[in-house]
Amino acid sequence: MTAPRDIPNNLLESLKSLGLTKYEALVYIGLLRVAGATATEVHETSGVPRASVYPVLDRLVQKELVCVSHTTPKRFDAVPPDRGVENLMRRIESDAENARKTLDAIYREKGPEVRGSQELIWTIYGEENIKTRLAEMFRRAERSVEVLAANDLLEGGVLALLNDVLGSVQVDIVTDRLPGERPSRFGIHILPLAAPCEVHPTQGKLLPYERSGVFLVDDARTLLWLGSSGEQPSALYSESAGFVQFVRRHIASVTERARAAGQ
Amino acid sequence: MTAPRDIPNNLLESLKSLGLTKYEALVYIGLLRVAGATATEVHETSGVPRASVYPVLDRLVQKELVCVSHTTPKRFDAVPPDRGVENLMRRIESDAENARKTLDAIYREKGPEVRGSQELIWTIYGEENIKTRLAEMFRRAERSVEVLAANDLLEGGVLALLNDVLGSVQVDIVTDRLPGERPSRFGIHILPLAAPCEVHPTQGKLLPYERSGVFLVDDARTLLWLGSSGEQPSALYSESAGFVQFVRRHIASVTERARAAGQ
DNA sequence: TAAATGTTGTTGCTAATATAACAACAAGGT
DNA sequence: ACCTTGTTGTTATATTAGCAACAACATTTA
Repeated sequence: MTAPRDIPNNLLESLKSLGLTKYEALVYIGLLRVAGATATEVHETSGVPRASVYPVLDRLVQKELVCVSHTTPKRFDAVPPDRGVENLMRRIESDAENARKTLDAIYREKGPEVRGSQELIWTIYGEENIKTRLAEMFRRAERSVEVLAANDLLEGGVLALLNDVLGSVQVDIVTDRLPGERPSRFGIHILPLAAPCEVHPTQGKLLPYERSGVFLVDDARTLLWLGSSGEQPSALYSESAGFVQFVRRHIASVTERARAAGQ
Repeated sequence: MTAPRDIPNNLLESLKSLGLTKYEALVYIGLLRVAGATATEVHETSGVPRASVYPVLDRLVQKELVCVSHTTPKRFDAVPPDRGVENLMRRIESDAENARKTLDAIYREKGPEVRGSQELIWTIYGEENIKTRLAEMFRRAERSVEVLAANDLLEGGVLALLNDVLGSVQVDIVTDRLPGERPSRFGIHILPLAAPCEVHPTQGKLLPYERSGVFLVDDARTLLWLGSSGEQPSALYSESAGFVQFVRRHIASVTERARAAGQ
């Protein structure tokens, strides 16, 4: 092909992920500029080989991105971008719905209790995925929930998830500060979480507890929220006895030191 | 590959249009069934060659569809389908937003008056696209709007579009019946539109005006809504003098005959 | 202990498919 | 006779699919 000229590369990528090929994208973009072009004109403004332009235009008409005139030679015009993108998304969303349904049927075939479990440590990527797992942990809590988390994490939606915890479950939250109302049924402990780096006192820096948190349910299941500022957060989840033991010690030690330093 | 077994074919297609390859889809589906599988187990349940399973799993982790355990050997688990599909859609929607923005900038570069025009007859596919065009016609009407349409079309959203017509514009609607309130500013004419097929009286059948309509704005721009029941509707749009002339005669003749038959 | 076996994770190569690009030509209009 | 449109093939190129071989490590067996 000649030169795709001044077309931002990510635009082509975006259109590809909406189901267009490179040619389809180029032709559509070209048609946005000229309006009512013949196939040859489309070929000229898009840089797509003339012979390839015909099948591409057919597909674009099929996808409801361009309309055709009833003349000879045929003339083509692009559907306005917002409408065009919407037309593409409609198909994709129907596919998504179909996939969701079918996958869910497969997912439910196996009993819901077979999942997760075992003596493993899982890593979960993505904030939404972590919250999903947390929500499930809270929902299935039977005796106790312990939370050790920076305020920003709680405010960022985690606190809301705790509403699903059964009333009969003992909930303890350790955090650095907590504006807004405090749900009375929770045991709240405000403590300075940022701890001086004692073991390796590089520059006397503080190790802040930002975007991080530790969650322990029924002394049996635990989740470590590992957030590095700016980046995509990840988390460790485990039901392993050893790992749970480690987390219990961590919560105890942080709480104790924080309490000592705070008083 | 061995046998993709009992996987509905459209599921693979749907997942592909969400940005997965065949292998990625198969592995994800396989993981929904087993939970906490090793790479080899994934290979067995998905039918994907063992050597290919590793890069595929990497990509799925990247796409937030599976999570990994910190053991040797590594174990993998699928995120629940609704969450997984949502994760995929998030990326696509951000691409759609990006594309929409960038395309719109390109679209607006050329003056809005260069569009359409000329002595052409355009065919528009898809109900939404037709409505968009209709809306624009109504919005830009300066003197008159004439509508000849079956009731089902008006009720299906077309009537709502007429609210955008300027108050100074004369609006005449001819239709077979019109339940609900009638906007007083419009001239409404209720006439039996279904006409006997006189020219070719095959079996004395009626030619109903279903899902069809004729729209004429300022005696200069016209749109023919061609709806065949069940199928995707299409439309002809034109500013050609000859075509407009034809449509004016059509409206006049249908109205007159209907009026005669009705009285 | 040492060899045999087996599994995991990697690398590199080949085959199949979809997309991109080109050449050639029939039909029709000027 | 010339040019343009629209169509049909055929050839590249890129992506995806599939395979074979191997090093690292663990497990078994002699």
